[in-house]
Amino acid sequence: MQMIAKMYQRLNAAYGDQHWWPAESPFEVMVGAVLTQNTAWTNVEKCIRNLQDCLTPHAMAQLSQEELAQRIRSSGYYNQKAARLKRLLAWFSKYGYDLAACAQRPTEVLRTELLAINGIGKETADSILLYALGRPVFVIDAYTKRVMSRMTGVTYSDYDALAALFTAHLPREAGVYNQYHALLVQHCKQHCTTKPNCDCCPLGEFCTYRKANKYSKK
DNA sequence: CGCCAGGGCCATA
DNA sequence: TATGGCCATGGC
Repeated sequence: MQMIAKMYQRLNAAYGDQHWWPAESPFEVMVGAVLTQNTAWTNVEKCIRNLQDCLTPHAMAQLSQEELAQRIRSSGYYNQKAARLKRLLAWFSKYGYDLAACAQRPTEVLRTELLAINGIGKETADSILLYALGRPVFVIDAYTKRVMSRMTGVTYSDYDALAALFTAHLPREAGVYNQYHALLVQHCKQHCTTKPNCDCCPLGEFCTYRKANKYSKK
């Protein structure tokens, strides 16, 4: 599976630096990670604008759950997500809303704590670990599964197994994981979703996708 | 009008 | 372990 490293080179050459996550602070990353669950990022952007005056944990904690829900309405599932954000805040409060205090804990401990929060699953937890805390954790999302399924014809249902496939063939660096995941999203938007079966794919012969290759959501 | 987007939880078998 | 229902808005 040197394919993993070669794909990275190809995508990097084709798309360049992606400088993810699109947010102005680690806390904004955490909020965005919840808001973007099964939701188009364009819908999340409106919510972030509505939250401009409460994009710090202290300020957001002042909002009632109902007020919060109304402000994040355009991200969909707003009642669920407001409750999830409140739970995430409750967890963060144990560290005094202090990222530096949080950063003293080992990655595995933080991941376990995040996954224990109702409404924070693997992708959301890992997005926070990688993009807010800079930990070397590879994020798997729908795009990642879609690209890989189209590359190999295999359906990936095991999150951790697919993540391990990437980490086993890459230097254990947050910067690489960050860029790679962003590249997969960018590539999927430009090719796998809008131009399936095109003949201009930057992945070239590595992409064996054919229309006969059905791939599933999971 | 229908489909789906940078998920996750819960009930059921 | 693996499906199915549910949550909900906005863009196309």
